[in-house]
Amino acid sequence: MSKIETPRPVRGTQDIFGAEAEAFAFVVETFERVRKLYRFRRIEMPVFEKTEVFARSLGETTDVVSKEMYSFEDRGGESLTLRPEFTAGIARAFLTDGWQQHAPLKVATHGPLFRYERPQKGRYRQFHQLDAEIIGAGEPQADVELLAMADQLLKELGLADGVTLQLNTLGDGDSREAWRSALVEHFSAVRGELSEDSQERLEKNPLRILDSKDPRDKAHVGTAPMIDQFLSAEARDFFGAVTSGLDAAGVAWTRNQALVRGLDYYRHTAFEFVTDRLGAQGTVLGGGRYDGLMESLGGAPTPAVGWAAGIERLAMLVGDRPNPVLEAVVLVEHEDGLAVANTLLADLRRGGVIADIVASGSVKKRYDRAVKLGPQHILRVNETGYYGISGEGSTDRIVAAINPLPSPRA
RNA sequence: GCGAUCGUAGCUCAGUUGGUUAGAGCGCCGGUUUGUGGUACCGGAGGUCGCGGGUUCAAACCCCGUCGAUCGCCCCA
Repeated sequence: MSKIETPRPVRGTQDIFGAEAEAFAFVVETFERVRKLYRFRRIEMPVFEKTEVFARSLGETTDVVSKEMYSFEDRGGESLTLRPEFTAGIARAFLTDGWQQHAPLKVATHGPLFRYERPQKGRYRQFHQLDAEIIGAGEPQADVELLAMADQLLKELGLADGVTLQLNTLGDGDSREAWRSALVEHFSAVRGELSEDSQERLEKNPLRILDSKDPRDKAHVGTAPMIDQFLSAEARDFFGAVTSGLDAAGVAWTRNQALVRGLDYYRHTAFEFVTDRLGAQGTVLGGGRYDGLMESLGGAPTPAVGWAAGIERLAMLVGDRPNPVLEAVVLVEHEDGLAVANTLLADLRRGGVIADIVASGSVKKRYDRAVKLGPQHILRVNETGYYGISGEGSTDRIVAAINPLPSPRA
């Protein structure tokens, strides 16, 4: 008999447990609470889509599409892809499910996403995001509301300081194009002095040279043309309305003219909430306006804004969270008390008391183990039945649960 | 895809210039002190030293390869 080898977990996946899992849950619960305050409607989305949904909307040349997608053929020979982001799928649903009738539509969701990347701190192949989108709203007010929600979420997670909102505008389609060609002209002139990566970016995504970390590039970034010189009057007004709206709402922000977004569909407002506490992965929440996306999926022009936030990254900033309190432990000293203990335990839980049971090992070990669970109270049961409770603080809830009083209206 | 560092018990880690049978703490299981809030003491289980090759009388330790993890580049939340 050869030994059976235990399968290893897949690279870049995580098994989350204990205090970390509690932090993860805290992030999601806080998001759910805040999103309701802003009346974002909960949606559930498929984890996979037809490959074209992502290929067409994100841009064929982006890294995500060209080398990071988990794509496969199903048994019918159709090319499907595990979602690498939320926005494209939501845009597809907006078009195929008739959600236009609800426009302007505020939606929120969260769940796993998949990208074939080299794992490192705060980056995984299966990772999780919170997501919020406003579809069918072209006014700057939508941007303001969306950002205000992000800001409140981070504050309620206790991350008010240490995370800052960086804001930029990419202008409308024409502004962005004019800026882009000016950048290409500027960097082409000094091509030989740029890093190898940036020489390549010059072809694929010149905007990205702006936030290169290479000192050779930084020298020329300082003198590069900035978007403001190319903004149309409309684009300038739009951005002005967003910033003054944020100021009025008490959302702090800083302008970062080098901030660009990787995916093709972004226009106008672009933003990131960043921190310096997560090593290389400083962006904790990012997004922007994507007025061109619907058309790339064959729909009518539809303005929209959205953001996504990495749950793992937020959870790391939040830090480990303790297990929820344990209110009561039922300790059974003798096997003959087991039936009574089970009745007691059921009553406690039905009465809304967080309870657990310890019923094996020597009596000494049982007490040791019960104490180690850190309960507020211990209910003692021996062979003759329940005979006592110990612990500090009020026992009202426990007593009410195990001695249910008849309802006055019954 | 590229680079750096690291792989010893379930976990965190020792292990000397290569030298007997690879250790500790925690955890787990059992026991002792006449059975009631974390004590103390005793005992036990648990290791292909990531895997494969090489050097050597001798390898956890040196060399090569490989797999994995971590961190960084790229990219991104």
